[in-house]
Amino acid sequence: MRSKRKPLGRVELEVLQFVVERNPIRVKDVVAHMAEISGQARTTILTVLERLREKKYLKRRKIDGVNHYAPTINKTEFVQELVGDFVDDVLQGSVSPFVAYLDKHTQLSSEECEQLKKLVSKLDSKRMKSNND
Amino acid sequence: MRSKRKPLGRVELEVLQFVVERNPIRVKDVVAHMAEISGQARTTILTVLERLREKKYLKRRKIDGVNHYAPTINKTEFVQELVGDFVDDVLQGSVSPFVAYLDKHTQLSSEECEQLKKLVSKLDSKRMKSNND
DNA sequence: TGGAGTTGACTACACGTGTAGCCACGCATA
DNA sequence: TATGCGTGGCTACACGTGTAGTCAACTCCA
Repeated sequence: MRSKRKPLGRVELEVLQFVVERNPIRVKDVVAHMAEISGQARTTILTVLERLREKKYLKRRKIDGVNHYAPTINKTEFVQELVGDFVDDVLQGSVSPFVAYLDKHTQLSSEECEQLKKLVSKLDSKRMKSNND
Repeated sequence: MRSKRKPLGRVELEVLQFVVERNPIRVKDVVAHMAEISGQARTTILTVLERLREKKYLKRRKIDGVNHYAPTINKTEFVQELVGDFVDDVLQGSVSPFVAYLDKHTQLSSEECEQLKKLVSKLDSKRMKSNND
């Protein structure tokens, strides 16, 4: 079973996503980015990064005297964790609301369409198999 | 554009989901349910319900001297709002993590499979059309 | 070597949410 | 009418997260 980490706040999530994106990254660059998009002070970001480290989402390493932060899990795992938590906590395990959402709202990219089609055919073949039980 | 409501806390979400499920419902029944599953005091639930009302997720009507709460939007809309917010805020509009999740984790119910297949074929026909542009 | 800039630890405070107590009001009934 | 119970409003406090200031250590160059 996936062991749940502590939940993330709004800004924490944003910072974490940026770090995951640019893994590993210097504090300086995180600060610059967050200052630009939401105007937070340097010290704010420092605090958030440290909190993320306490929560085991990030680790830290000093390179040439400067701290670099890196996620403890890779981007894919991270996003999957987010989605998993959402499905469990909010949708209570049911994914059909999501499929309905896809149906209504999205303009799916062609990659996403392909991804979906593959999934469906995969499911189909799996279904075939289990029909033989 | 969907106008965003204030975000919901953990317990708020749980209470709201229960109310949406049993729309409309007496305070008493919400209290009984929440006491059973997580042991909160009656006054706690009263407070949460009122906060949900302030946030415009719930409305209230007095019937025979007792307050009944009801969601301001129906269940489907509500769930769609939750999914939409998640996709926007957390996945930044990209749904492919979700598809990947479906791929990895799921035991999809047969209805969910059907739903997906329909979606894919719908997308296919749409694609056909746009290829003619 | 001494100031200016960079970096990071520590500290503090505001606000939202989770939690619940206390009290008042109305109704039923003794 | 007095009392007790169900109901709901008001208030308060704890804790997490968002926010940032202050100060110390370190570096670099004049």
